[in-house]
Amino acid sequence: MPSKKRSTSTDVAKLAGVSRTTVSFVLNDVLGVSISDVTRRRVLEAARELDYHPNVAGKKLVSGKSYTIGLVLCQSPEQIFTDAFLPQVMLGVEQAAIQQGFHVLLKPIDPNEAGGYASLIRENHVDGILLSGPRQDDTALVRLHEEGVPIMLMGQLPDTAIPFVDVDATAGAQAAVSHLISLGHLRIGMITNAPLTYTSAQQRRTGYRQALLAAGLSFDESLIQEGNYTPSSGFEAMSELLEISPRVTAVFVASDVVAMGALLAIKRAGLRIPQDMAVAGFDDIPLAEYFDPPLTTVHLPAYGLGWAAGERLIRLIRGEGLNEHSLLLESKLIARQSSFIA
Amino acid sequence: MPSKKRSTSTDVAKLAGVSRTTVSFVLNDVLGVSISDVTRRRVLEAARELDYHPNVAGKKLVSGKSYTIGLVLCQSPEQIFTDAFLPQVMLGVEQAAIQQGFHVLLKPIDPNEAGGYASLIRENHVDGILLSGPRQDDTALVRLHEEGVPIMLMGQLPDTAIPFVDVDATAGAQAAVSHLISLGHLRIGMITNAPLTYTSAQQRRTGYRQALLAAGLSFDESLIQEGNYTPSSGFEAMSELLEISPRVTAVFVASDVVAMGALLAIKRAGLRIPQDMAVAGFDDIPLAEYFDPPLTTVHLPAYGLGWAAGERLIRLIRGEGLNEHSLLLESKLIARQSSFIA
DNA sequence: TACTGGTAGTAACACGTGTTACCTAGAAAC
DNA sequence: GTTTCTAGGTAACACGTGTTACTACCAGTA
Repeated sequence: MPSKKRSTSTDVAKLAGVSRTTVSFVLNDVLGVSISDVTRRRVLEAARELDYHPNVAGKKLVSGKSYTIGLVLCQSPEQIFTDAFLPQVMLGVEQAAIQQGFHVLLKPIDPNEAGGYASLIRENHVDGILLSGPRQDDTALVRLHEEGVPIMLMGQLPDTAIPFVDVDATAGAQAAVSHLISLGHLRIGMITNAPLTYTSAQQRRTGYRQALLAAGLSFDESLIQEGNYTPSSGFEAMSELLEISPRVTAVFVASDVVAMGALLAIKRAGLRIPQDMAVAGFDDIPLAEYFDPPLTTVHLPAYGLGWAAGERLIRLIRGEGLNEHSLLLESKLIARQSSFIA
Repeated sequence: MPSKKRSTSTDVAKLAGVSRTTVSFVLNDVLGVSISDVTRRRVLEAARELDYHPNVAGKKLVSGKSYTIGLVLCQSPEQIFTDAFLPQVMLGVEQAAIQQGFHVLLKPIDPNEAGGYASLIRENHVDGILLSGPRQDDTALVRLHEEGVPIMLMGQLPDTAIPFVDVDATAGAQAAVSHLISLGHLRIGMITNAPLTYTSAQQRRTGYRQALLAAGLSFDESLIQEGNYTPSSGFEAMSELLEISPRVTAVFVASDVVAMGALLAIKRAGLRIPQDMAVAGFDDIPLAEYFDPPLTTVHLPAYGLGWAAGERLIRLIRGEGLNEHSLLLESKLIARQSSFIA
């Protein structure tokens, strides 16, 4: 069964008895060109009959546009594996793209070989790049931006002019820690979501610090342990934290997944949550509500983040310009039983 | 700063002082054509100097190949949100594609408007389609396959000849339930991962049934409750199950995420796990090890699934043919404390 | 000398589309 | 009668690439 050759606009023109130009005019609804109603109908009918779909390669070639955005994930495979957050973000990006008639090309890259995505642009595969998890040392990125390539970041990159969309993680972290303080805790530890080379980790740490200082509490570097996306890192970090005396009475874990490991460490130590140790997480993954006990955490608009980033990147590609250079989405504290008993 | 016009093979030819044909020959390492070493070097040097990257649109147009595969996700947004499994699968697909020089176009579609992906093929956007979560009523899919379009399924579709890669979920479920039986349980309930219209749900139910029958136990339809991907559905299903008397002493939940909700319902009912109620899950999401108690579950090779599916689709696209029509990957039971105390 | 054969390279076509500049016939204006 | 306009449509070019058919040259035969 030889698959039928795909039909081209020439076929349509032939069947409709007009020129290919006319076919193009009709099918693209070109303005400022007059086509009689009867011709227009003949063309549409012919296109329908032949099941004509314009070949994108041809369109791309002549227009120089690919109507595709590259979604570049800089996270390590380890992080991608455990990121319950990612599907939502991607879906947001995707739906923003679809709405504008764009496609999404997925490109996870090894964070170490940064810049591996440049060929996407140079080969004209995509019209713009949406970068998730930008790295500080990614010089290729800045160069690309200076060349005028449309780029949108999900997450911030200090000291650059590249526009971004991000969640206001600092405010979110501050809210979580303030919540713990308001419950009477004076000695509060922290476990980061990732090594501090990641800006997302730094932001959350800053929020933690601001909350402490705002309440007149001291900021003690030694109460911070480092996590790296995984529950097991949370388990170990929490175990370390429990060694410190006087013991903290509450802990802010800057990732729900990491917090899952921390919870286990606390229980293993024979402590009750929240009576002996209050816990607040970050991300509000779908499972957080079902942790034992249900996890107090900061809800991030994951879908909205993806959607906003996608929509703004496409506006950039269209050359429409942004009314605000960058965007910070609000996060929201969700208080559950891991921090206090109702 | 006007971004420099991208250079073309004509530019390279001009700079190297040769014809464009020669440039093409050199850069593509065409066999059976002789180019002197000095010319070859001149071309490569010129390409490097101009930072030349061949425009894919041109390549696509002339070759008819796009070197891109479409990763179509038929899951509902609800499912995608809670699917901790998806990132691993995607990463597997992606890395298989990269290794073969292919790209991945992401296309989540509303399961209700099936066939929305056909335009990807018709417009020559992709060379083949990798479909995750095929629906039974998707007639467009079969038609596409009959037209000779390379298609690979992740998950099975009975009564079709479309090749697939899947996890042997039936065997996995059977192993989990047999495990519970071996621990002395005689009355074992089940909560499905999804409505039974999904083949993945049916497979797991079949495994449950086979394990019971193999052990000489009766298969009681009324001990099966339906879940739908979410923890909350698991909570409700488990609550229903606890109403039935005599009460089951063990439950097989065909999804770890759903099991999370079930665990909560069991605890709320004042029952101990595993002493009063043994639980086995399915999927082995990264968090399963950190459930309270750690969840006995069936490990699925998520990354391997994506990798195998991607690799085989590309082989199909290349016209290389498959030595086996379809592939079933092995799953593996991981026994943890939710089913028994060491 | 004339023929073969290999090496090094090129002109020209094809892929499918968008778009610009042009053409024609008829009607309207002068 | 001549010019001007408009509606309706087309020929021809451009986009950047891969590839086939061909040429030009030179060395080695017979």
